[in-house]
This record gives sequence, C-alpha cells and structure tokens, in this order.
Amino acid sequence: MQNLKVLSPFDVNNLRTLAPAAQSVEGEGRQSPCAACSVRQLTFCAPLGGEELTQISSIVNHVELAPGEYLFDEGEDADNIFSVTAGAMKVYKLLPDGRRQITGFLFAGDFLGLAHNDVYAYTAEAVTHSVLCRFPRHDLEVMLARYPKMERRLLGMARHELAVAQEQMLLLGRKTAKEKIASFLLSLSSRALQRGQAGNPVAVPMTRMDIGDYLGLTTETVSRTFTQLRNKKLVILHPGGKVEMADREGLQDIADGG
Amino acid sequence: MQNLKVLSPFDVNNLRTLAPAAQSVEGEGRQSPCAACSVRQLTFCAPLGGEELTQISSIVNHVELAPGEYLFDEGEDADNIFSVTAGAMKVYKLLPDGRRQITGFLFAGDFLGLAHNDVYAYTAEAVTHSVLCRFPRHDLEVMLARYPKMERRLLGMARHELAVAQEQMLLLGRKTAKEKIASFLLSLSSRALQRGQAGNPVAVPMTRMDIGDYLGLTTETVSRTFTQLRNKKLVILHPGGKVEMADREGLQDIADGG
DNA sequence: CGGGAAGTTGAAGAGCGTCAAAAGTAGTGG
DNA sequence: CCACTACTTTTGACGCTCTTCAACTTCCCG
Repeated sequence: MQNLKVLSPFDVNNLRTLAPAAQSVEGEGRQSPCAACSVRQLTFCAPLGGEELTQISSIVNHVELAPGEYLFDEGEDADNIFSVTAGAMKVYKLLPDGRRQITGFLFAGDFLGLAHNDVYAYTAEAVTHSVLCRFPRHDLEVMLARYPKMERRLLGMARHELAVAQEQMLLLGRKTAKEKIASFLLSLSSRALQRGQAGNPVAVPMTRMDIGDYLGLTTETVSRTFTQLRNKKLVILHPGGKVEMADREGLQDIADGG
Repeated sequence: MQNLKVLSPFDVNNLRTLAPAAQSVEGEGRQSPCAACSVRQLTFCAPLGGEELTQISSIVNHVELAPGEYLFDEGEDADNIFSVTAGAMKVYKLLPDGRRQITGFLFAGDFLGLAHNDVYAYTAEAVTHSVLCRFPRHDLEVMLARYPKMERRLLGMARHELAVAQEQMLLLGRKTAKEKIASFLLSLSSRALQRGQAGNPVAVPMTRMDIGDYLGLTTETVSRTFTQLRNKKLVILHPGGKVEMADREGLQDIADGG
C-alpha cells in the first residue's frame, strides 16, 4: 500500500472542505477537529462527547485516496480501523484465478477494517476520491475499553452490517439479474438519503464491472439489465453516473421478487 | 411459536445429558448450571467467572426443539438472544414467492437472535433435535453493561460472523456448483473439529434441499454434484448423512477455485 | 481532438434450473 | 415384524438464464 497519503490531524480543516458542509454543533466550539466532523453522527464516534472527542482526535490520522488506490489488501496485518469521511470505497475478496466478489460499497459514515485474525479479510480500494479517518487499532482498543458506550455503538454497527450481509446473501443466492439490479439501485438510494444526499436521481459512481462483481453478474449482464429497465420506463440513465428511478414502486416490486 | 418447550433453569442437569460429556472445571464446583456448561468456552459466556456465571444462570432458560420446529420467525419482536447448546439449527430469509436463502447453519456454541431494529432479521428452525439457552434481551443487556468483557466477546463473535458472511458472499456470487459443495463440506468439517467432534467422516444432518438453499442451488444440482464428487473418488457417501472426504486436498483445490 | 477505458449490443454456448419419474429411506401402525 | 405411506434422493431430458467471446460505440480526460 505505497500510494497512500497520510495527513496529520491538523490537516483536517483543509480536508473537511471535501466533505459536506459542517453543521457546527452548538456549545462544542472548536475544541477538537472531531467535534466539527459533519458525518460524526453516522460513525462509531457518535456517542462521544466533548472531552472524549478531544481524546479521539489525538489518535486519528486522515488518509486521502484517488480512484483505484488501495487502502489495504486482504491478508495484510490489520493495524488500523478506518471510518469513511467522504467518497466511496469498495471492499472485495478474490479467488486465485481472479474471480472477484465485492462484499460491500462504503460511503461516508461507514467503517472498515474489523478483522478477526489480526489480518484484513478483504481488500479495500477507492471507487471515487475518498477521505478516511485512520485509527490505530491498539489506540482504538484502549479507547473502547475506556468508553463502553463506544464499544456498544460498534457492536450495534457490526450487527447492522450483519443484517445487511444476510440480505445480500439472499440477493446473491436467490434473486434474478433484474431483481438484483433493482435491489441495488433502491439500496444505493436509501443509503444516500441516510447521508443527507439526493435519493433520486441517485449517484452510481461505480463501473458496470464493479456492480457485476457486487451482484454476482458479468459486466454485460449488468449493462443489458439496465437497458431492459430503461426500455420498461423504470429507470432513466443520466450522464455522469446518475440514475433516475422513474417508477420506484415498480422497481420495489421487482426487487422484492414480485 | 407455539410448539416450543421452555424449561426452567433447574432442568438444566437433565438436558445436559444431551450435550457432550461435561468436563468439570476445577475449583468452580457446582455453584451454577452455567459453570458446568460443556460448550461454554465456545459461547459468549466464555469470559465469565464464578460469580458472573451465577448471575447469568439466573436469567437463562432452556429451550428444546424437535426437527422442523421454529425458534422464531423473521419480523417477530426480538425479545431473546439464544445460544445453541446441542443440535443443529438453520436460519433463513424468504422471498414472497417462497424462494429461500439459508444464511447459516448453527451448531453448539453459536449464538443467534442479534437484531438491529428490535425484530429478528431471519427465521430460525431446528434441523435436528436441538437445545438452546434463552436470554431475555433486556436482562442480557444489563449483564453486558455490567461486564464489558462479555460485550467485547460478543463483538468478537459478531466480527467473526461478519467474516464468515463475506466468505459466503464470495461463494454465492462467484463459485461454481462443484466449488460450492466442496467448500461446504470442508467448512462443516472444520467447524465440527472446533466443537471437538469428528471431522472426517463429517456429519451432514441437513437435507439436500437445505444445502441447496444455503449454497444458492437446487436440490437436483446438489445431488448431481455429490454424485460427480463420488465418481471422482473425492468423497464417499455413507448412510445416515455421513460424508467421508476421501481426498481432502483435492476437495480443497476445488473449493479454492483451483 | 485523440486515445483508452467503459459501456453497449449481438450471437453462440454452458451451466444450472425445471419438470418428471423412479429408487431409496424412514417412520407408522396393524 | 412387515407392509404402507410419505418424504428424500437420484437420475434423465429439456430449456432458459446468464456467461463467453467479439465487435462496436460512447464517454472521459488529457
């Protein structure tokens, strides 16, 4: 992971210009960079207060990635845990012959790097220009031990990840190509809304190949399926990777297997 | 969930006869039923000591299920968390038209019931005769707040579940039928070894349909694939659902996509 | 504007699903 | 103890969805 820019905590104000506008939290002033983090309520830092935010600020660094740059590789020592501040990441596993399964796309507020055997279980790569907070695992574990509410928050987020993973298994194992694409678009849309971004048209920053590797399809099938949905007036494909869901109910019916 | 036998904590000694022989832990005597639990080191109770085991004993009940009986349904209020003591469970999600995806098989030591919106995200049903510990969620949360090491253990187990789920996504999205079956057998085998049971021949207590719904295949394809593996002398199918892996390396090569 | 990557479309083929039927297995009750 | 029944498993024939291979088009970004 050579091409990886690590910034000091003090660069954070500069970086923050890449994130959505900061809504300053009342009464907390400018005590720590984390206190002004605009996506904090989405992350595992959410339950922390003023004093604790200063603490966490002291262990965090920032990382900036250009599209296609790697954050870490599957099998590498899991020395850090990351939280996405801005941009979009993909995490995937590979088979020896190159077949790839993307297990998730990550956006602002999502975390990555939880490992179980001290090594990362997947490779993480930037889809778009991205910014992440980097927490050395050891330091974070000290924090977790001191602030149980943070550990509880992390457990809640892991639980959510688990539910999402199970939904994805249902999709991969039992849905048709059309159902997969419809589910994917609706999921992207609702996640964008959660982050306070536009839900329709929804931003689809990843390539057809990425989408295929996420849904267990080939590039060609993804493309053909988009064309089908367009011909049925369910979606409108706008330039710049924006997809308008012209018939959201129709898409929902398809996604649910109706 | 009508047909579900709830036993008082005091029936535990009776039930324990269903579990593997208890290796009595030195110095803990017979203070609490949980102290004598033979699978405790596999569960989220592992980090607890004498005093704490008495506490947890006071909130636990036991549940016994015959094959095909339900523990809970997807969408039901998630009032309890369970830990499998003996037997085999399956958890699955359904599409409206009946297509089913089994997201996991659970054995002694595994937990189930973690929900994120106060409702279960999947249905849980017994594969074989099974015994489980039932913890009221509220009571367990009080315990977790009091004993952070238990919460840490639970986070560790959730993290492991997550890694397993990602591996399963790779299987569902990118592996062939033959690779799926080979991976499945190897996984069953290594999990059996972890529980101290025979790894080869390995017990395969679930039906071909269950296996298919777990691997994203049909019954027929599962059966045909077993036949192929048998014809290639990779496995020997013994009566009573025992499968002998005659060529473990060969199976491993297939499972890894080689 | 130009070059390369990404996306689209077509034709042919493979793998797995579907439908159907037979064979095996287990549990039940006479 | 054995026959009856119901379910599970296996096997076969056929078909469809999605993949593969290939060519062409569009979209970016320098």
